[in-house]
Amino acid sequence: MAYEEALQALADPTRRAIFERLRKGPLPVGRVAEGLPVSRPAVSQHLRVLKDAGLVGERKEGTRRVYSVERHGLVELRQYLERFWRDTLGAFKAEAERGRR
Amino acid sequence: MAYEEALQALADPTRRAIFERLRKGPLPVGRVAEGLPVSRPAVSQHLRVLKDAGLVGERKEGTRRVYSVERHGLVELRQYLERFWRDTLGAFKAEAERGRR
DNA sequence: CCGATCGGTAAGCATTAACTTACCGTTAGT
DNA sequence: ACTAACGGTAAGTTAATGCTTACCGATCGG
Repeated sequence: MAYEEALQALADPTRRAIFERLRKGPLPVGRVAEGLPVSRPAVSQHLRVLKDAGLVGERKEGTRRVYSVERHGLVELRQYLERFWRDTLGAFKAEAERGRR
Repeated sequence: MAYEEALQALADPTRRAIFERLRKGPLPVGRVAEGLPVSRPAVSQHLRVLKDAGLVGERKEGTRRVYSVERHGLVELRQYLERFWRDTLGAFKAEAERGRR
């Protein structure tokens, strides 16, 4: 049931920007924060949220922490949407039925 | 580029509850609000947000307004996630490459 | 060791956003 | 026409949250 957290995490623009920066591959915090319009501590806080949502993972590497996209949270989100999608398809069929008679 | 709005819309629990109530088929506002822990005006406001995000549609039917799931917003969201998913797959392959040497 | 880099955490502030009550316009039924 | 049902909108309050600065622990290089 973590898709809720994932949704909430990705709702914020800055957090999305951070997440998308990790799309091409792992980065240490400093590099993530580089071009962003917010301070580095802010980035740290956002990374925390993304991590709690299962969207990113962290590994220590000397003095730096390297963050990378974690597929786990993404899977749950996709599944949720997929499930929803199927349900609405069913509902639309029922609608069409009702429309026909 | 409306997937941002869709994400933000679905981030709120109450709004999700509303959205999911429409999953099985169209409902007038009153019916949507029925079992929810918030007032009817609150529901109206949430429906507005969902509508702006392209997630629900509205049709007037006498004195009542019937809301239903709009696939449009859902499509954009799915596409966004799908795109992201593919990109990270690429990144993970690159990672594996790097790991191998 | 010692200074420097890296980055997480705390405290506080300001903005956003979810809710409430009160109100008003519109349609339907009698 | 009058009343009731439905539901959107306005205004105000409160709680959440994104941000900043200040601080501190940990690791690496000289």
